Amino acid sequence: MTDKPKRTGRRGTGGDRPLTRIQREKQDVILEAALDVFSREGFRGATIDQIAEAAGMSKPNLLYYFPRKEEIYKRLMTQMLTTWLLPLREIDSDGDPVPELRSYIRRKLEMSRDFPRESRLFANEMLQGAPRILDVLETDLKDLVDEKAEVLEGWMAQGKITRTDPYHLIFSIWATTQHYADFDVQVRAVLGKARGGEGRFEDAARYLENLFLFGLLPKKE
Amino acid sequence: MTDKPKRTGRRGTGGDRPLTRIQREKQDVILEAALDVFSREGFRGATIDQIAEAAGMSKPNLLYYFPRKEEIYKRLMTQMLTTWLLPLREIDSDGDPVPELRSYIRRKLEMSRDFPRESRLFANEMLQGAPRILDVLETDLKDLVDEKAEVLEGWMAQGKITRTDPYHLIFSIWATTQHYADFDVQVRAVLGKARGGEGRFEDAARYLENLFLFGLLPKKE
DNA sequence: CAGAATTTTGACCAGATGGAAAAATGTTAG
DNA sequence: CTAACATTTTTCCATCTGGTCAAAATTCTG
Repeated sequence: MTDKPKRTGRRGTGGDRPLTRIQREKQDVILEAALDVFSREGFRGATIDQIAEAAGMSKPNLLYYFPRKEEIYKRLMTQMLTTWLLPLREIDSDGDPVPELRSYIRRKLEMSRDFPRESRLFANEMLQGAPRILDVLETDLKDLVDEKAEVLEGWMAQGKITRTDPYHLIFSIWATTQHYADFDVQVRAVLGKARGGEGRFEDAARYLENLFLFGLLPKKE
Repeated sequence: MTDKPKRTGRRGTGGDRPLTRIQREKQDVILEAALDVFSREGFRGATIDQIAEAAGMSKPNLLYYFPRKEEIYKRLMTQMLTTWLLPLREIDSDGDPVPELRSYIRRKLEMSRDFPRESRLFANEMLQGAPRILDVLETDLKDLVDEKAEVLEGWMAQGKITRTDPYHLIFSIWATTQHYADFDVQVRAVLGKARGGEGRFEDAARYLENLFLFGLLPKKE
C-alpha cells in the first residue's frame, strides 16, 4: 500500500521534482503575461484566456503549468510583496535621517517608474479589500512598519527630524510615490504632452524631496 | 409614416417622459448597490447578478431600469466625478493660501472618510487606464487643474508659499488623502486595533497639515 | 372601478469562462 | 535509438454572464 516515489501526478509542476528548463521558462512567460493582465483587470476581471494569449500559448497549455488561475495570482502576489517592501527594509537606523528618507523616497519613486504593473497589482488587491493577503499585511507588513516606525521615533527623539506621526509619515511616502504608478494615466492627462513625458519622474522627485523636507511655507531668510 | 408621440419603447427609462416615483427610487437603489460592487471589483470584475442581488431585485428587473451594465457604470462615473472635484473647484484664489490649502486637504480627507467607495471606483478606473473617462481627464480635469495651478503659482509669486511645482503639489494632496480610502485595509492592518479606529482620520489630518506646511526638518528656534 | 401604463417575473439564449481528460507530439537520458 | 517522461493540442463540459422576451402582476389615472 505504500506509494512508490514514482510520480503519481501527470501535471507539469505539481510534484517536488526539480523544474525542467522549459518549465522555468514558460512559468516566467506566464507570470509576465499575468502581471500585465491582473494589474489592469484585477483578479476577477482577468481571464485565463487573456493571460494565455498574452503569453502566446493555449489555455490548456497554460493550465499545465499553473493548475488554476488563483495559483498564478498567488505567485505574483508573494513575488511582488517581497520586492515591493525592499526599499522600506533598507532604511538604516544607523544612517543619517535626511539622506535615509531622501533615498527611500527616491527608491520608491523609481519602483513606480520601473515596476508600475507591480504597483497596480498591489493597488488592485487593496481596492478589493486585500482578500488574499490580509494576513500578510497584519503580520509581516505590520511588523516591518512597526520596526521602522520605531526607527523614525528614535530620530525624532534625537531632534533629527520633526516630531510627527511615524505611521502616517510612512503612509504619505507610499501614497505620493505609488501615485505615479497607480494613477499614471491621470498624471499624464493632467500634465499634458508638454510635461507628461519621461521627465515627470524627475520633476516628481524634486518636488517630493522639497515637500518632505521643507513643506510649503516659505523659508524665512 | 410619422411616429406619433406615443411611446415606442416599452423600457422603463428609455424615453423622455419624466421619471415615475418608482423609477427614481429603484434607480437610486441600483446605483447605490452598483457603487458597492463596482468600487470593489472594477467594471469587468463586477457582474449584473451581484449588483442585482445587492439591490434586492432580479437581474431582468434591474435591466429594466438600466438596459446594460455599462449604463450603470457611466452614470456612476459622471455622478462621482463632479462631486469628487468639488473641493478643488472651491479653492479660492482670493483667499489666504495657508487656510485655503489647509481646508482643501481637510475636505479631501473628509471625502475619503465619508465616500470611500467613490474614491475606490475612481481608483479602479485609473488602474485600468481610465478607458471610459480618459477624455474627461484630458479636457475638464486638465483645465481645472491648469486653472488652479495658476492660482498656486500666483501665491508663489507673492511669496505666500514656497516656490515649487504646482501640479505635483496637487498630485501629492490627492495621493495622500485618497490613500486613506483606497488603501484603507492596509492602513487599518498596519495601525492595528489600537490605532486603526475612527481616530485615524484625525491623526492623518494632523499629520498631513504639518507635513504640507512644515515638512520634516525640525524647526530651528 | 376599468383600462392603460408600468413594473416584475420566469424562462430562455448565445457566448464566455474555468477547468478536465486524453490523445498526440516532443525531448532527453541511458 | 528508444523508452520514459515532459509538453502541447484537441475536444469537451458545466457553470457563469450579459442580455432578451413575453406573460403576469402591480400601479396609476380618469
